[in-house]
Amino acid sequence: MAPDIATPDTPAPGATVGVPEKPSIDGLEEKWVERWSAEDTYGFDRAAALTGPREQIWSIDTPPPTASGSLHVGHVFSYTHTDFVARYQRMRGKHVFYPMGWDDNGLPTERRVQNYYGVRCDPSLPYDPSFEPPATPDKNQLPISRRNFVELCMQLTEEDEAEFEKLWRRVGLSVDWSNVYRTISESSRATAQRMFLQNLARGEAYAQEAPTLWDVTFRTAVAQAELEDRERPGAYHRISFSGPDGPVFIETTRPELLPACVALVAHPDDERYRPLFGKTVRTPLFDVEVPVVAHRLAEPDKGSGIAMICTFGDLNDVTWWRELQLPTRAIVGWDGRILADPPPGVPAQPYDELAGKTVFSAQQRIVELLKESGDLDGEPKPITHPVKFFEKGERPLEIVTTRQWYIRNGGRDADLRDALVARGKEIQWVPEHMRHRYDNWVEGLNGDWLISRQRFFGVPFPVWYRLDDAGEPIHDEPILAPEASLPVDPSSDVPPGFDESQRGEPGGFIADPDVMDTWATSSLSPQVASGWDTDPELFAAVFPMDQRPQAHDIIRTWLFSTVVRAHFEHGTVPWTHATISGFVVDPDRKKMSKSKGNATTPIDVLERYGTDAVRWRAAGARPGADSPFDEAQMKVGRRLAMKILNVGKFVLGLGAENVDLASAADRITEPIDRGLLAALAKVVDEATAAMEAFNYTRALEVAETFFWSFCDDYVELVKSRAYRSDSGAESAQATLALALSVQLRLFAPVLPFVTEEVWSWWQSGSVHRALWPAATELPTGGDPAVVAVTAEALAGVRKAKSDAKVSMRADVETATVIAPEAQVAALEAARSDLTDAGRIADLSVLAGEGPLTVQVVLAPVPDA
RNA sequence: GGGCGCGUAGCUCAGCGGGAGAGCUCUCGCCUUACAAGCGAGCGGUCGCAGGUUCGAUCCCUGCCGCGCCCA
Repeated sequence: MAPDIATPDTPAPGATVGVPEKPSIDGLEEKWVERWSAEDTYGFDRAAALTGPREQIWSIDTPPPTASGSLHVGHVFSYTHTDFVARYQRMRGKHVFYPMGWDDNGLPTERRVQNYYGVRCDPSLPYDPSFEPPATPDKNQLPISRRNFVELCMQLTEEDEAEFEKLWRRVGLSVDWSNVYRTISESSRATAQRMFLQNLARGEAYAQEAPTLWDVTFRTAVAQAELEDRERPGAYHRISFSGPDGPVFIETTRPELLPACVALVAHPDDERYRPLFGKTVRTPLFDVEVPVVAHRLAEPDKGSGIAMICTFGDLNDVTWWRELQLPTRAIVGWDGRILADPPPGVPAQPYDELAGKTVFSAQQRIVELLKESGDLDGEPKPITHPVKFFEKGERPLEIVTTRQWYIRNGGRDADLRDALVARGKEIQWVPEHMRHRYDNWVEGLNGDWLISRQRFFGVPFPVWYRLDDAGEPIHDEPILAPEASLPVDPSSDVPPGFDESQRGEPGGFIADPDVMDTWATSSLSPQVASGWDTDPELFAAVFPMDQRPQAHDIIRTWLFSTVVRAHFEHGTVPWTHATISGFVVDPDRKKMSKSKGNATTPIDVLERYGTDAVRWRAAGARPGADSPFDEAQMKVGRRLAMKILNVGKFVLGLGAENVDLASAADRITEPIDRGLLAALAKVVDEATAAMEAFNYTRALEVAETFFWSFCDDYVELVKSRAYRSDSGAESAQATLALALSVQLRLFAPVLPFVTEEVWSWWQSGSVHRALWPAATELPTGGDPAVVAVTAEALAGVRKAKSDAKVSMRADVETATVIAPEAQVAALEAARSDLTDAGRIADLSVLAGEGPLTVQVVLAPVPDA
């Protein structure tokens, strides 16, 4: 019978491969990774899933890692967290749709290709079909065409992906490796372009010439989501403008923008400047006349309370420019240098002293000029202030006016914003409080989502522009790629009705030069993974997906953008649950990252402690909580894994191996045995409830607590009975078999390797395809107190031996247990197990006041 | 400055209205025929501080202090 996820293998005794003499953790990963692959243990049964009810599917929108990046222990933890859920859901009998993707768009890959091959992209070069990268990269990067560059990106990422896949398999992720996507594949690019065209057709995407935050190093536009504020040193320069009734002093950190000044602004309630509103002043050095205006965003207690508005020094300038309808006087170019020509109305002198300079040197020169002219009042006052940076950049952002594509995200539209906030409420957040990150972000947006990037390796906009007779692009009438032709690369493909010779010629056409932001493509991971564009049947079955696992730092980017896209295209949320994992932090509580140099390489740790041990440690990090990396903890996980192997071997050797699990319950007669299973039933219920709430930490904890007392107390108590061959032995053996079966399954999601190993010794099929345990598998009516109280009495005997510093094997002449009346019967019920385990010759059990106590008289030690 | 989370044993963390807990570390023992990569026993905390609610507060409320993350 082919394994069917809906009816997992039932335990079948006799299918044993035998219990090894000396079980070992070493080599388990290799063995089981290979076996799971060969047997397709984690395959998604598409046919069965499509015919079954939606509730029988669990679909996961796995984060696609950047394969050209590097993985550290933090990644291993968070992907493992997802795997816990996937394995649990699979054992619940669901068809688990668990693909893996690789997100190789954008900057990280471009940089890696540049360094790895020693090349750089020059889009003006023609494609060279015979190009081979240099054998050893030269310091001087070899310029190559965009298409050659992209080919190298594809080639290198493929190698990187293979490495990543190997690691993920080693980590034990139960991914369906036949279902892998790349965000740069033909079909992903087609999906992204088709979706973009849909957004465009519905008016959800648009192009606009607008002030844009711009990174001069990378020469690309930057979206709000990619910004970060950094505290930077600066200085207030107090500069005098000439007003109608004498000088007006402003304080600015960017005096070099003086030629870009279009107005002065103060708060409408500011008495000091009220008389100036509506009048004009003249700029120093350039003598340009600018109005004095009032606006609520001007801060009276900042500097002198009146500020100059420039094109554009910061985002406030943009707001003032827009709301007060001021002219533009742009002076900073895309390269971060002062433009060659002054803006209209600004005199060439002394502007040409600044032309071509970086903003830094321009500032130095302006300050000199202001000093010479006497318009600088005093020395600049050093301050530190927040400056906007691209999160990956090293130079402050400039604001330049460029033509860019945008997708609406509610930043300029209250109705859309409300709709997206409402979508957030449809998502179940784990942990719950992470939803605030989403709400805060959406409610704080102040513009639409800028998706154009001036990069090479990414999904191009499927758009061309006609050129007029003067060779200028006609932006108002973009030529869209026909749907059937997707994906297209407009820089090498030709729009319908044109031929290649017309590219760049007057009356011909030109390609949109940009590619999509990485989030604009990765925001479609649910659609790509679920086959929106390629497999509508599958898509209908698995979308909206059940789970989006991700880290909390990209709620504003990846999570939000995915919600936006699904909202527009499908009118739904993309998934019903967002499981947010925390970070692994170093001992100083700093987030682990390669750039900080505090990252731990996963493979070393996996080899040192074994995968199960590392997974065990990952399970100790609760959903959403940051967790310090601590190798000492790994040892504990390794010990647990070892213990499972050993106790498995022992229990099976006691006779549990030959127990028929289906009828085992009937043979369990001893009260302590029934009590054990009653306690286990409670553990199963608790662990199940915890897993349902995505609390794998709690589920593991209850299973583990039970397991250690099972090993240390219960097994010790019953082992001598189990060695016999009577009905008492049968009862113990049946109990051991049931308890082992249930516990292996409880541990299976966290410790897939050792549980599978032990399972294979006596069961057929994979434990990972077995059903998650249910309390109903276990006999009812047992009293857990029998085990607990008997174990307590045994502990008392052990303490006496420990205090006397004798071996646990030492004989006890008499032991007197005084216990509350209610516990006496429980102790009597387990009397022979207790006397055997404690090696007690004469046991008295008496009812008494207070908690249980044990008085022990050790047997005299015979002389050796 | 705003939002969110967190301050409990040396470390990592549970508990969240009536007994202060686990694992690791540490100490002392034990070669016990599953496991010495083991087992047993033990030491260790005025639950951040100050108020309040309550018969009763680690737990609820308020305010501080400290740490972290996100956003301005």
